[in-house]
Amino acid sequence: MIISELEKQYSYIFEKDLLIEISKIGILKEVSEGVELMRVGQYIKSMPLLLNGVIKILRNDEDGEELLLYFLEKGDTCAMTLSCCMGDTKSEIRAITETQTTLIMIPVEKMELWLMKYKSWRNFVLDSYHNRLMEMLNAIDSVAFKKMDERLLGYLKEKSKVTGSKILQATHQEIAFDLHSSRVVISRLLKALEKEGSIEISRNSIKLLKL
DNA sequence: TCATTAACACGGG
DNA sequence: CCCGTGTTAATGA
Repeated sequence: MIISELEKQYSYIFEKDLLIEISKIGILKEVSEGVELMRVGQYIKSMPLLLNGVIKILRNDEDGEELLLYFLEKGDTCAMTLSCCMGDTKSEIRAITETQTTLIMIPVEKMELWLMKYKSWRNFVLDSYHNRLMEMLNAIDSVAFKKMDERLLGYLKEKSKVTGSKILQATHQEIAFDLHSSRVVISRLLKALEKEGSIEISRNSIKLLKL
């Protein structure tokens, strides 16, 4: 049953032998919403392949202040795991499931072996690095050059995109944490967006109308 | 000028 | 009552 799920997402990326190896060695895991998969300072001993769901990747500063870096979707893997496993260093980021998530855990030893053995695996890992780097640049641009209202709009769009829903489950406080801002500002900006007709606010949820 | 912090009132579950 | 929300006043960058 692992293999059918696996083929849905990865059959176009990996060669057959690799798919079979993954299905034999990988451990299928169901994780519910809001679970912390990775903490700052933690050593990682296996890497996740996402089959379903969304994972939120956050950066923490010294005081425990947070900032959303990007979301991981199906077909993605965690780039931080890759460098952590190989360099045997600690995680620099925090990962929390945004929705219920299905993933396959692969032991580190295998992923190193496969780098030499399978071309498709090598490409996948390099692609993954590239994608995460691009998303990181977006996050930096956002913080450095954009005002909070633009960032909020981008956040809402991104969240809508990854969850595949126009209705977002979130409190103003949670949004404020993700964007590293305060609830007062988020409340005010959301109110303004509602007034201009872009969204509809209700308790614990936001509905995107036109964007 | 605009964000943050603290404080308070409102109201729905 | 508790919690999310809307607002305001004070302060600072």
